[in-house]
Amino acid sequence: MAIDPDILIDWFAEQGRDLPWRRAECTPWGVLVSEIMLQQTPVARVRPVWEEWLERWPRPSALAAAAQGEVLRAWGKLGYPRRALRLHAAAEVIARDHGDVVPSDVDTLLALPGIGVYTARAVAAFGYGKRAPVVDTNVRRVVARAVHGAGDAGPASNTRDLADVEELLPDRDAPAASFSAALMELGALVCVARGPRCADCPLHADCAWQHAGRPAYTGPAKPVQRFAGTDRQVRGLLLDVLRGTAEPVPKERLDLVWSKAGQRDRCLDSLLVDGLVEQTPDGRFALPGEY
DNA sequence: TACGCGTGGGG
DNA sequence: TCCCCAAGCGT
Repeated sequence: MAIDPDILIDWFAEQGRDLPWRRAECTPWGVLVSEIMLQQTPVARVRPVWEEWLERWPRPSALAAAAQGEVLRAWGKLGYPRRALRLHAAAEVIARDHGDVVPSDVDTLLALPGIGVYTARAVAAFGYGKRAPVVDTNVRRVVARAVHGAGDAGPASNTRDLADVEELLPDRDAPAASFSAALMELGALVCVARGPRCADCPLHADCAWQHAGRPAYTGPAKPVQRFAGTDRQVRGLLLDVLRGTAEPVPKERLDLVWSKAGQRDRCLDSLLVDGLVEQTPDGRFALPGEY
């Protein structure tokens, strides 16, 4: 079953959220920053940080000139701080090799650190108004239901998912970009993972899932992401100490955050390997690029 | 393809 | 409480 672009785009015009990175005056750089921050992180937590970043670093070259440690502090508790480091690295490349202008071409974007299949297409579509299939978790869920009549999307498959959306996408650039934004917004506001609000859905009449009687999802269960007790938690605790101190700290200070010495040391090592932490010549630890 | 990677809010 | 989930990426 297909999706009527006009119905979806009209719904988006009326019901879509007024987010700062969607305003007409937002630059492609602002769009790129938003897309990186929004990877696995909810809009409500991103918005205030995005505002600070765009004020402080309105162009890629401005971010590129900042120290990594400052960037990580400004990232705060958005999570997955490697994203901040990669965005900083991408800004350096954009400033140096692309005249401080975010590329509009999908393949050029894909070559930048931290920019993958989703983000490259999102920047092309939302930053430059181009026609490019944009597939995120929301889009996959909406397509699974409205088009395929399934309760939810199965495991991601780049080739398949992109082909699915390619078929739905309007031909011209501007409507295609609006359609992509609308599809994502529908998944974020109405066709949500738990408790979809079908009564409010503009696609209700033509939804394959509705017509099939809203069958439950039958595919493989999604892997559970545990957190308590994992290295991810310990790394987060270690980084939180370093974000909160102006001066490098001795290892004894870091030892306080987690009782298991083996796991603690493994995590500190991995943070050093990832470039999220640096050791000073006197053996203390700090965020990178400041000492 | 499967896994590791932060953090916090809502049901 | 606990569990699920949130605009993915790199390996």
